[in-house]
Amino acid sequence: MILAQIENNLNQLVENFNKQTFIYELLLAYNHPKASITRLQKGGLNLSKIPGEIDWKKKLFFKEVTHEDLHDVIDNAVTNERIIKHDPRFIVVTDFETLLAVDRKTKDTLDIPILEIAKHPDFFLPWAGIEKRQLPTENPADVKAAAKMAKLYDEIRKENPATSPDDIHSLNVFLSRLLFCFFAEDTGIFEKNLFTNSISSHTSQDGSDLHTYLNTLFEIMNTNTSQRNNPPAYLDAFPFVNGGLFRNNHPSPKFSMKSRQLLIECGSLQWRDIHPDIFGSMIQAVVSPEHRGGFGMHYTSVPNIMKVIEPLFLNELKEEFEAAKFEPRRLLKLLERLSKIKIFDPACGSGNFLIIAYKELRLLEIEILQQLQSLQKAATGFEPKQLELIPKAQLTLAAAYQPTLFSRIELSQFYGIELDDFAHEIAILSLWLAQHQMNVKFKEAFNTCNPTLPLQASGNIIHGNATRLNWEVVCSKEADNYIYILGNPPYLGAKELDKQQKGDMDLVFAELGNVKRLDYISCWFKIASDYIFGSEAKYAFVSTNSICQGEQVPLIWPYILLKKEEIFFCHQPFDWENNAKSNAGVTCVIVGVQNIKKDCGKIIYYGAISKQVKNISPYLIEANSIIVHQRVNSLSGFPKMILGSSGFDGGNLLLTVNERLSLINSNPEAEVYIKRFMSGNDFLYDDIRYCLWIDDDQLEEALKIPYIKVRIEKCKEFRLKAGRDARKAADVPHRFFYQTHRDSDGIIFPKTTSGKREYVPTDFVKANTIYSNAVFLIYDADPYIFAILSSRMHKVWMEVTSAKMRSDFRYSVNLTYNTFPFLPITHNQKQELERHVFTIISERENLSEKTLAELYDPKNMPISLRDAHQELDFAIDRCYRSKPFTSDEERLEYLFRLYAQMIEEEKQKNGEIIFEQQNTKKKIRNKYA
DNA sequence: AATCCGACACGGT
DNA sequence: ACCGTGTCGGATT
Repeated sequence: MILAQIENNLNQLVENFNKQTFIYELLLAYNHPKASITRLQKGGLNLSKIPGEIDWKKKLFFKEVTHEDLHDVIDNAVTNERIIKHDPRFIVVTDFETLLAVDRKTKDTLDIPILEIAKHPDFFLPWAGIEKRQLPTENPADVKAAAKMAKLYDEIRKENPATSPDDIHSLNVFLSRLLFCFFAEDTGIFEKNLFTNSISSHTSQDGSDLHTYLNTLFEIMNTNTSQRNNPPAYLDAFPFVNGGLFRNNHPSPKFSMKSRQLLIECGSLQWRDIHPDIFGSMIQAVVSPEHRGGFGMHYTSVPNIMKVIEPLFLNELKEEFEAAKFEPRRLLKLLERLSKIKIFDPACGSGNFLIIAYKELRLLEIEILQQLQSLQKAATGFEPKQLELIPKAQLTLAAAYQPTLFSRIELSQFYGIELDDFAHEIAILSLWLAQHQMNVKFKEAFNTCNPTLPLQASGNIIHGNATRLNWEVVCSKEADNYIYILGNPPYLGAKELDKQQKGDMDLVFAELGNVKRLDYISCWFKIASDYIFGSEAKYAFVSTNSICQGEQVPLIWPYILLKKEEIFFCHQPFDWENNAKSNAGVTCVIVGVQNIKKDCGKIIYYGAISKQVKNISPYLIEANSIIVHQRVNSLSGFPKMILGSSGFDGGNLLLTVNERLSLINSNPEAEVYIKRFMSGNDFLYDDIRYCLWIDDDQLEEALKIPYIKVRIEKCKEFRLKAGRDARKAADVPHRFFYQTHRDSDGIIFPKTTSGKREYVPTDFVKANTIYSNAVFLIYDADPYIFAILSSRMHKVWMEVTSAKMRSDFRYSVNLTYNTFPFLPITHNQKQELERHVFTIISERENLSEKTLAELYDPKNMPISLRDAHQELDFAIDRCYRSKPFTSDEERLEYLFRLYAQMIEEEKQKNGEIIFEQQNTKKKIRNKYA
């Protein structure tokens, strides 16, 4: 899809060819941000001072050549140190007749007349974030077909500006009919090229009569051959298709000469090679131009789909097949079972999950039938072919298990809900295409198969909002069904929902009270849990990991667990990945839920490795399903941890080193209004920044300094335009909005930390320094608190209870610090911990030339420092029990048990009331009770 | 491709 | 009125 778009851009570039802007247009064609190109054009990003050259770091070295030989110039450039100093990906030279280019990474070269650039759209693809080697994983047939369809669609839209939802729906249906015809004439459903040939020979070249022709044709395909009203032979050659595809009257759009030509070109593509699962996602981007850029960003890759369907149902069926391999009765029973399976994707998009599931089931069915045949052959001594010729009475008992050779798996066993009308049409169509492809496979195996035409009912794909529809109406639960719900519903953080989606959540969670901090996807978990309640049905979704971490866990999981449901498999967090241009920056999990089954092994997948466990906690770890609730004070009596100060100032109250210097140079009296400012970054990397820190009673004096006055005014301006809270502080623009600063000793702890460090770098506060809201502070704390925060024990707890961002942790006071279970310790123990803290501090001081980030670099942590931390860990572990812990899993298990015990004791001691107050989610808790 | 955090909206107390 | 949490993120190297 990107290719099509780029090809388009390049064609435009060639049509309006302009030497001055050529190189910028070229960069723009590959979706470089406009702003960057404008800067480049103005010289901002250009590192070369020589006219006619562009040197854009990492991206491009470009040279206009007038008199020299192009090949000499480029050969020279490739090894010229000045030119490759900034590691440009491409070197391009041109005299505006010929264009030469080198891809410095792949060593590919390009040597073409410059006006033919549009024929080589793939050469510069790495600019668009696509490595060429990735292309083969995108099936070329899919890419080409989608690209051509995009062009056709654009042409059609030019002639037929659709406005009403009905028009758009008609166009959606029309496209799906076209796709079917292209596919049909290329895969033996129709005679070879029947559709395209008939259009090219029976419609006029200017396209004027094409729409009426198509209307007639579609009506023919909707009419049983016996009921046709003597149409001309060239129309009668088209079979009766049925299945609903041509049932409703949707007038075809009008065509031009160009669009007719494009349509015929589309027909000549290799439709038989397309993958309905992936193609669907690609074609979906055709009709939503806003999605073309980031095409397919959110479609689920086949490996990820397999990660869902295998543990959800496929592995179990395959195991049964293995176990039943020599028992015909059992095999027949398994076949029967396949026909009772229902697969339901309540966010099906263009149907990827359903198609993959369908194909896998059909393949398994073929295997079972083949096995039955070979059993027969073994029992009777006859080949399956010969068997048909022998009277039944003569057959042995085993041979009587002759399975009838047709597929028992119907598309009507596949259910879906999709919000997008076009995607839903494509899902229906793609299922038919997949069915035909599987019928062909079936025929290869048995030389017979179900007929593809007339089409049978397709999947039950409903166009609608899954959060509002009654799933039991969409996919009814019958006693002998095996129902599997799956999919990859949309992830939308609680703050990114639009009005409609907020309304969806209010409705879905009406009975649970306020759960507005849940991700949108939790709607699917909640409804699915209601759906499978008390039945054999199971569900598994690809989800954002956030619903198994941090504050969302106590919001959604108690509801599911109280329904006596359990997680029976999960995939631990992995990065979202598909072939799209830029993968969504999100970390996913896969969670499978069923009603509690005794003695059923649960499986945790860590990438390719899996582990059988007794229980999977909502945090997706091997542990009891204890849920940690937020609390506003420390369970273990630690001093209060608070967030640093935050400006809401648009950066206007902050100063760089140079800004401070020039301010003090011009106004030495300004120094009293300036303090060091530290965010997490500054504290880890020793970066130095400053901020304006002006008390109310200093304001009048401070405003006399023009620079400060300007900064404060800018801050006010910013706040007036900003959000709800910032606006409130617009009248005090000299102040940080949240001021938590205190002039006293304390401990600082970063809010975001790399998940890769063995220990979280903790430090003591520095005097006269303002800490930003990127760090937490504990003022007036005993040094042993430092010991606890630096410990492995605490890190293990953080890994589970805090939220994650990508692979890093976002520390949380209420979820992690306040819930951390730690037993009271003696004065001596405190002293011992403090000794370890001072060892760590002195080890750091011995290496004071290094930043904290360097000291705690997991690969290069100094041995003396690591030893000091290990000694501390031993001491902390001994505060819990005398027997040493051997692994983090053991630590975690211990912590969970201790947490539950301490919560219980606290409840006993303080009585229900205080517990209620501490339980920040009391409303919800009451609902659960 | 890996790394690591800024800024702020918005719900909750 | 105050405070904490998280971001199908974003910039930088």
